[in-house]
Amino acid sequence: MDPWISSQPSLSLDLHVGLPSLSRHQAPVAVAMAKPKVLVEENFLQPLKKEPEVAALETELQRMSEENRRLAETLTAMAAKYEALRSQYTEMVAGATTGPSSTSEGGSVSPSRKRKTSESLDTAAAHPHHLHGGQQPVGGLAAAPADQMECTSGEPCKRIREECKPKVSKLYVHADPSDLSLVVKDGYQWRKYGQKVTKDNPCPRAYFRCSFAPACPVKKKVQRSADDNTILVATYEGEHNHAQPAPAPVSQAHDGSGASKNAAAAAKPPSPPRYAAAAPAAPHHPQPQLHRQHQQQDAVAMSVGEPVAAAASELIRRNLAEQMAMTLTRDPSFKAALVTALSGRILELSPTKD
DNA sequence: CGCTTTTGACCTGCGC
DNA sequence: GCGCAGGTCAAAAGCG
Repeated sequence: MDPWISSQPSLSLDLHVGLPSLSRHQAPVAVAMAKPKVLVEENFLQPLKKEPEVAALETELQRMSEENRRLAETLTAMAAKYEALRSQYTEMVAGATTGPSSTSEGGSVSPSRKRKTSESLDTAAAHPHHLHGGQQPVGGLAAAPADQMECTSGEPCKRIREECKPKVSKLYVHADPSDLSLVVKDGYQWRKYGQKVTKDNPCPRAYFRCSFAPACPVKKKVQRSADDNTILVATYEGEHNHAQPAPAPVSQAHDGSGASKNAAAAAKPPSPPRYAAAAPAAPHHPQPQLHRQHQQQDAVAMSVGEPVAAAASELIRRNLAEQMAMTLTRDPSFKAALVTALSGRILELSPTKD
């Protein structure tokens, strides 16, 4: 086995689809990603031309390259469609926010909720979901401003409420089954405000609110998977209206939630949680490992222009990468995962217009 | 003392 | 209208 392969911490694929919004930092990587097949076709097979398998390999390689090109075209088309949809959505949101806005002063809060009637406006702002399940449009977040419109009539309000629910994403985290705490370390500070045993799952569900910013509308529900109790399912609702808190020292590397015995127990495993899956619809959710891998891969891409002595092993690496890509692209489950990862990546790369 | 978790009660939405 | 289930509140207790 090539020692280079065994020395790699992961095989993270920092994919780029050639969006026009690539930053200067990312541009060299995109170029490097666009070039490999040419490099392999022109250089790698030169010394092997006399081998009998070369012809077969070459045709296979051409087929791969063709498939690669088609996939790239598909991705480009997807990115274009995504941009079009995104601009449409932005226009819709802008149109909704410029319209007449009804706030909590409108008296739309149910009068039957006696606790609510004694609450101040500050509290209402801190719990915007009580206002017809909407999301507070704070800090440039315009995820669901439309649900605050037309709430005087019952039916349209209900429909809008359903369509404009706060952005929901799920995170699956592998957890020690012996660890009974429902703590998912994601870099933010959470305050637990409730726990409930639900009907479909014997494991209790914990409810968290972001405690870093008082008015942050994000909520989190954490529950063990009914099928596999080693998996914690964290459901995030809304988006943070503040930056991620600075990483805590190692001795306090827990959920950021206070100094309770549960939090202390949650801090026990020093290794970061294994993110089994993450919905791409939550760009504000931290992925520190991912970012580190991107930086590493960028560094690798920058060091491509090495002396000739490294060129041979470089070509072997590229060939291996091509073979891996070919094998992986034949796997339908990988393709599905790739689509998910790419859609998330596209979200990260696309320019933010809000 | 301030902050957090715990936990029973309360509220709301939904299906029948 | 009623009952159920999910979500939230808030007082009490624990912890550093």
